[in-house]
Amino acid sequence: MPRVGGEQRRTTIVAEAIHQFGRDGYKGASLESIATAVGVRKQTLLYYFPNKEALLEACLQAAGERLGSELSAALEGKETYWDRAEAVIHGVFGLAAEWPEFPMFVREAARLGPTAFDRFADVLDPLRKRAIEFLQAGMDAGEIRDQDPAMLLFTLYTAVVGSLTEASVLNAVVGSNKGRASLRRREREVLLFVRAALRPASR
Amino acid sequence: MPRVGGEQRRTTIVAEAIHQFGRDGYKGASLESIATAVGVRKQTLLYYFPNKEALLEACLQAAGERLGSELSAALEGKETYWDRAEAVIHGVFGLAAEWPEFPMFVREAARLGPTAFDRFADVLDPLRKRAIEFLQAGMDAGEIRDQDPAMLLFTLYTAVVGSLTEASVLNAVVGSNKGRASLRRREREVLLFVRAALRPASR
DNA sequence: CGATTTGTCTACCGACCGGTAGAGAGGCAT
DNA sequence: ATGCCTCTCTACCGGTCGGTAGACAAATCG
Repeated sequence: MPRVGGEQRRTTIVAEAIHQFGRDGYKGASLESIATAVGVRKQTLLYYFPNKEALLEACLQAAGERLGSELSAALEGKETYWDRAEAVIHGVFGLAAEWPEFPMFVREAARLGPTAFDRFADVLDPLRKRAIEFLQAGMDAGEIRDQDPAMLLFTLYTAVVGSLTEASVLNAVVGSNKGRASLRRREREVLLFVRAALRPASR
Repeated sequence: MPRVGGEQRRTTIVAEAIHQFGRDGYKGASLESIATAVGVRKQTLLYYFPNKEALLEACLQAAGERLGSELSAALEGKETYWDRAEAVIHGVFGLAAEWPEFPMFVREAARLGPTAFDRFADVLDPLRKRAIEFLQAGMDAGEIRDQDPAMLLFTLYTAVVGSLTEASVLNAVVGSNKGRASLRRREREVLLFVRAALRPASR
C-alpha cells in the first residue's frame, strides 16, 4: 500500500482524469478506469473528490490555469500584433504537442455546456479581455482588418482548436495525420490562414 | 399499439438517434431514451437495428447522404470560385438552422474515431474530390491564395463546424449566442473570414 | 379462413457505474 | 506508548444500460 500522500495524488488523479475525459468523454470515462490508471482503487479517488462532478471541476480549473500560465509565458516580450498572435497559436500547439489530450478535454468541456465551460474560461478571462483590447487596438492602428474583435477571437479559437481536435476529419480529407510532423504542418497552415485573415484589405 | 410500419419507423428512429447522439454523445444517449422519444419500446428499436453500433452506422450513413444532397443542391448553377465557396458555407449553415443537432452529431462522429467517421465521409468523398480540384484550379487561375488545397479544405471545415458547435465558447467569449440572429452573425463572420483567407496576396 | 410474416410488447439478465459504510494501516504529536 | 489524523482498502447497494427470449397482435397472402 504505497502512501504517496495528499497533493501529489490529487494532481496525478486530475492529470489522468483530464486524459480520460478528453479521450472518452465525461460519460465515457469511469471513475474505476481513472483510478486503475493511477494505480489506486476507486474509493481512494472518491476520498480526494466527493463525486465525479467535483473531479471534473478540478480538472477544468487545472486545465484553465495550465493554459493561462502557458500563454502568459508565451506572450512575454512579444510586442507587435503579429508576434503576439503567433505566440498564442504557437503556445497552444506546443501545449498540444506535449499533452495531446488537452485540446480534446477542452472541447469536451465546451460540449458539456456553459456551466462547466465557465469554470475553465473564468481562469482565462483576463487573457480574453487583453486579447480583445489588443485586436481592437490593432484594428484602430490599421494593422488588422476591421471587424468585430470578439467574433474574430471566437473564429480564431475554432480554427485552432478544430485543427487540433478533428483528427478523424483530417484523416478523411488529407490522409496521414500521425505524429509531430502532422502537428507542425497544421500549425503552419493555421498560422498562414490566420495571417491572411487578419491582414487588412489593402497593404 | 400503433403500427407505423417498416421504413418510416426506421427513419424516425434514425432522426431521433442523430438528435440524441449529437446532444448527449454516443455513450451518453441510451437506447431507452431514444426509443421513448420516438414513442416506442426499446425492444422495438432493437428490432430495426440489431445493436447500438448498427444504429450509429445507419445515422452516419443518413447524415452523410443528407449533407451530400444539400450541398449538391446548393452548388447547382454556381460558377465562380467565390460563389461556390459561399454556397457551401451557406448550405451548411442553412442545414444547421433547420436541424441544430446535425453539426453536433458530425463532431461526435469525428470524435469516435476514423472508423466511424469514414462511414460518414465516404458518402461525401465525391464532393471532397471536387472541392479539392476546384480549390486547386482557383489557385492556378490566381483567384485563390496559393497553398495546399487539402489542408485548406480541412481548415475551412474546422472553421465552419467549430463556429456551429462551440456554443459554450461563443457564450464565454462573445456572450449572447441564442437563436437565429446569432447563427446569421456567425455565418457572416465565417464568410468574411474565409473570403479574407482565400484572397490572393496581391489584388 | 388459416398460415406466415411483420411489428410491438413484457419480462428478464449480466455487466457496469457512481456512490456509501466502514475497517484498518502508517505517520505524527503528545 | 497512546491516540489521532491521513490515506487506502474491502464489501456492498441501487440504478442504468445494452442485449436476449419469447408472447402476442396486426397485416398479408394462399
